Amino acid sequence: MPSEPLTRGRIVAAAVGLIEREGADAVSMRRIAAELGVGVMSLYNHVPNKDALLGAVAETVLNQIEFTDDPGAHWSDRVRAQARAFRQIAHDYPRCTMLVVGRQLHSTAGLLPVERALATLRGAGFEGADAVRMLRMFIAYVVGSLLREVGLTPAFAQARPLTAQGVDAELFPEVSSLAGLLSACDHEAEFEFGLELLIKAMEAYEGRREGTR
Amino acid sequence: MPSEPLTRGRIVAAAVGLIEREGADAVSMRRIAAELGVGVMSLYNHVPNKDALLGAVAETVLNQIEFTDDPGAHWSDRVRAQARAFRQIAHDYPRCTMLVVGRQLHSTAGLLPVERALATLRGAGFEGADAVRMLRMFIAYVVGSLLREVGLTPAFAQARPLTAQGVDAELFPEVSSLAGLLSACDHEAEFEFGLELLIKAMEAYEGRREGTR
DNA sequence: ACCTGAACACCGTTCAAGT
DNA sequence: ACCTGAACACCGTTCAAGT
Repeated sequence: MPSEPLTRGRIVAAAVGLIEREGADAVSMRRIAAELGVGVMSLYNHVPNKDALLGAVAETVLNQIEFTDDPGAHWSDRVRAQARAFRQIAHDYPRCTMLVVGRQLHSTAGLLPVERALATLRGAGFEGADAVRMLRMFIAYVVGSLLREVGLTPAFAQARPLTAQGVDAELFPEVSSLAGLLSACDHEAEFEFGLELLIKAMEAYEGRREGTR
Repeated sequence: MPSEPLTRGRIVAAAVGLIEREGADAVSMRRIAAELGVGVMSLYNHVPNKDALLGAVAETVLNQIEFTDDPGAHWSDRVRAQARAFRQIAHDYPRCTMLVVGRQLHSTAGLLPVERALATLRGAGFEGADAVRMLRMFIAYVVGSLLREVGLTPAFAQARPLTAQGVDAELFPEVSSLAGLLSACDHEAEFEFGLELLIKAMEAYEGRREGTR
């Protein structure tokens, strides 16, 4: 039985599935091949190497975002919608998130979100260098938020040794007095808090040209 | 010649050096051992496994930050100083940055920066949940900024195919009209821009209790 | 054009043996 | 306590051979 033909798409899908099931470290060409019931080397007919495969995984995940942009909405709502759409990655593909965020995408997959974001920023009165700066600031915030949510991000505010009695109250009075708040994290609420703060900061930005339509 | 004795510190230092010279992918227990002139298995007398070694690398890099906090300074200057100190990682250990940012640190290495940040935020009038939220927002921004600077971060604003003629002006009018600005990036200026915006946003935050001293 | 097994140069880690 | 080589179960990728 020939089953389905081996394609790049099937290979990438198998990789995404494997990553979500067992984590990025579990991915190997051999395991993916085994999962698809083919020899390892068959993969190389559709993908040049492992690195390119991981790139394709990142691109595929990024393409899965539903960017339903309403150009007629207020710019702040468009910003919200786009930021939330991006955050959806952390929900739908938590273990692929690091891949998406941690590698240069050389395709048009990353260009469409940028295009929409820039259009939105223009609608908010940001032109040229200001638009690019605002975009970059937003991306930094969103990327950093996703990393925290996905649990790869640092030190700070991890659950385990922060149960008040775990930290030395003499050395770290602030941390230990806020231990409860630091060890719990409502990712959506935190994300929304920063998002609103950034939007307010954009509204207050002096360089902005008002009322562009 | 017995040379120096093998220690955890020497192993970690060799790992940091190797990462900065050849990238994180080049790190292997065998290569580090070879670099130190010992057998592979000797490493395991000082480090339980590779993952723990990478954790130690992250911790070491994080400890290298010079946090010279002046509790007498205005809170906004303390915030600036701490954010810039963190960004210094990207300068001094660019290829270790992903490691620092992308893994949970279970030690006190990450606790000291948090302690200082919370003390600063208290000085700015943020207590309890507000302080934690502000801290998390700042960390997200800083982490995201470092990733961009270190070149691991996504899609957006990479140099290569963004030279105006590279992108389809019909499909991506905004991107192609801003191609020049998007392909250049003064990391320090971008970082400072967002930093000032966030500080202004903090000043404007309504939940803040004024004049705490 | 697509698939494949054998082979090569690597991995991390266990174990038993040394000092 | 510290070091070590041999061994095991893995890697990614090249190559020559098949269809």
